[in-house]
Amino acid sequence: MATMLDVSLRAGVSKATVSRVLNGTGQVKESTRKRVFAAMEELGYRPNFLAQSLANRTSNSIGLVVSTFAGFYFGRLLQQASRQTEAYGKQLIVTDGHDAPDREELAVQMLADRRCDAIILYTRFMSEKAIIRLIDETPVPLIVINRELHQAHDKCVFFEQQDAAFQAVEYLITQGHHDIACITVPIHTPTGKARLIGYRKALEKHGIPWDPAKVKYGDSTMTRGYELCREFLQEGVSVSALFACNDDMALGASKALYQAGLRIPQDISLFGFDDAPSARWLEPGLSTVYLPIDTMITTAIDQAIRLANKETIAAIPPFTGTLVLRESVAPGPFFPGTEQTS
Amino acid sequence: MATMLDVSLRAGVSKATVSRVLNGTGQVKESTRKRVFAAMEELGYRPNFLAQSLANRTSNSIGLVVSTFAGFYFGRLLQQASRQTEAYGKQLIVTDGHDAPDREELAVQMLADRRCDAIILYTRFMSEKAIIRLIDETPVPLIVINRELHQAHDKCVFFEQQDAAFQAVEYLITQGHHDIACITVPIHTPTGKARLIGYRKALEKHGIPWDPAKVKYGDSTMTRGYELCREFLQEGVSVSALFACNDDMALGASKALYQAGLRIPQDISLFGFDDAPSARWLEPGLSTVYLPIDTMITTAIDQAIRLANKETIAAIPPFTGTLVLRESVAPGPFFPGTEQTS
DNA sequence: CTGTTAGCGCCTTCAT
DNA sequence: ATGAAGGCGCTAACAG
Repeated sequence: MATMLDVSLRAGVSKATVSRVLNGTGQVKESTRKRVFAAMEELGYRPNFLAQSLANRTSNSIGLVVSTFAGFYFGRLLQQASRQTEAYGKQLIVTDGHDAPDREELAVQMLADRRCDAIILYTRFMSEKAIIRLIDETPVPLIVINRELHQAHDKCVFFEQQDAAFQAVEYLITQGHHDIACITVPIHTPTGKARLIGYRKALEKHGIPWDPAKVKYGDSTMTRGYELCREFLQEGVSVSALFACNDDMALGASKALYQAGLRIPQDISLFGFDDAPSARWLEPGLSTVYLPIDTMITTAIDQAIRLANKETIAAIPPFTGTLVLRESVAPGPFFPGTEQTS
Repeated sequence: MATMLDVSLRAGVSKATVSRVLNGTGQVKESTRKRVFAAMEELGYRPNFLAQSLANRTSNSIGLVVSTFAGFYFGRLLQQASRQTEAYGKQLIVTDGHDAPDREELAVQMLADRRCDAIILYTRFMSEKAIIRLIDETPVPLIVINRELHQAHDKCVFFEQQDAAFQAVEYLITQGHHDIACITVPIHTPTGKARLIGYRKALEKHGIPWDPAKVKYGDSTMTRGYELCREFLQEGVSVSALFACNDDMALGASKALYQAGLRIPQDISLFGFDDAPSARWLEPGLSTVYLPIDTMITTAIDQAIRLANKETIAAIPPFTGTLVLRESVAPGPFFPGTEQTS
């Protein structure tokens, strides 16, 4: 590994000059600049990134920690994040938090240790308190995605989970469904809670009583969606629609439904969440809610870059979901026109 | 940011001593060790990772470059990679190559610049020549995954793509299918070529003539799977089974089939590749080939660590796929017992 | 056991 | 326009 000293010797100049041509700082005579470049070329010189960063106190890179790498959702997120940081000419460094709050915190620290210019944190498990503490203690600017931070509104970019779930369920209701089952995503996460509350509020608004027997607590996996749906079936819970709080569980549930001889949507309607890539290719196409993850991460990166540049940032208004209606929902028993005595 | 000097001053010792207690190297009296720890605590000291790495010429981390972040496949890969590096107490740094050969190369360089102890490269696009050159020129050890390297057999861990495809198609044939369509993954990649060759060889072995009209060149996406399947349908290509070279395209194709009024597997059999998480939850369950990506990446990391430790490594035998048989294949027209005049 | 002294490779005033 | 010198924060002999 040729060093800057080697280059300077070979070009017959000082290290300072080499540094100048390397960074385009200061004035350097064209002829010597050429000599330096030639020397670099000949030696196959590559600047030592670590040394540069140490001297500069910045590494021209932004860090991203996701709670896990699994799932299409994070793939989408990462891909877009990569594109956007690239657009800023910065490197993206990704780590995951092993789906555990303490590991998420460690991941942030590690990125901070590497002197990322800014860090974006996608956490599913850390408490707001812990997050705020982390923001305060971490020496590099932090942006939190997928989480509303009441004590740091400008540092977060998040999604109206509750409202989106509300919309989905209300849609089901207006389609004539009153008996709607719900399978949640992990209920100990803010996302899990918010979606369930959305479900509940929609029922409330339309005067449909809350029935605990109609909700089951899932973990986001297809397998669990399948299992919980079977439980509903075995328990004979009477519903005309099922709201699965993510598409993966909806898929699992659909298998259980099929095995029970129930057709979607003729016998039971199904609604998902996330708009997984597969949703539109399933048969029938799965109605779901689209979550603008691409724009969200893009925005998060924009904010992070601003912070890194010590510019001021303004709070970002929450992002909202949009219903994607396909064929997995049919009019229910209370649909106007088909109304029966209830 | 408190530095080591701050700590040493506060503890009334020299930097060297602080360094010793920090790294557990050399002998330090218990009492002073305690003073140092106390000082660190009080100052909230965190060692500067960049400085450490610069002095050590190693960063205790291993780099991973994937061609893209998109898709369940890479999620699986990344998750397992993260776990395994963690088991070694090393940090994992991930970057993507934006699905372009030159970007993949840049990604490797960037990781090398950061002095990763070793790098694992998952490339879909680089030529073998370019890879070999990269291995030679990169100052940090490189392991290539998903690619057979004839000129560096010990530096690669790969999968028998061709044989797996062969098995899948042969299975179809033994089930009585002779007219089998094929939709490839990107044909300019080694993977794309290998799977197609596997298809072709299986036909050959069973004396079934190769029919160019029965193969279409896809891009791995569900959308394209759908489109190409429609083309088959419109062209009236007569087949009793379809071999999609990945599950995503199989899903897209299944939609086209459904829309054409064709039932799987009664009217046409479908075979995928990759064993996507959704494969078993589709209706009918998709027969496909399982690719041991978890073990592969784990092995790759083991190898990388060995290289990082300057241990010797032996070539890893190729990994093989295993057929996962579900319900998307039914006996075809030439199935023994149901055989007709052909 | 602990301090002193050099680096690691690069950047950045400050002179010239 | 260029060089000399010091510093970024840490590690590693080498002396005591």
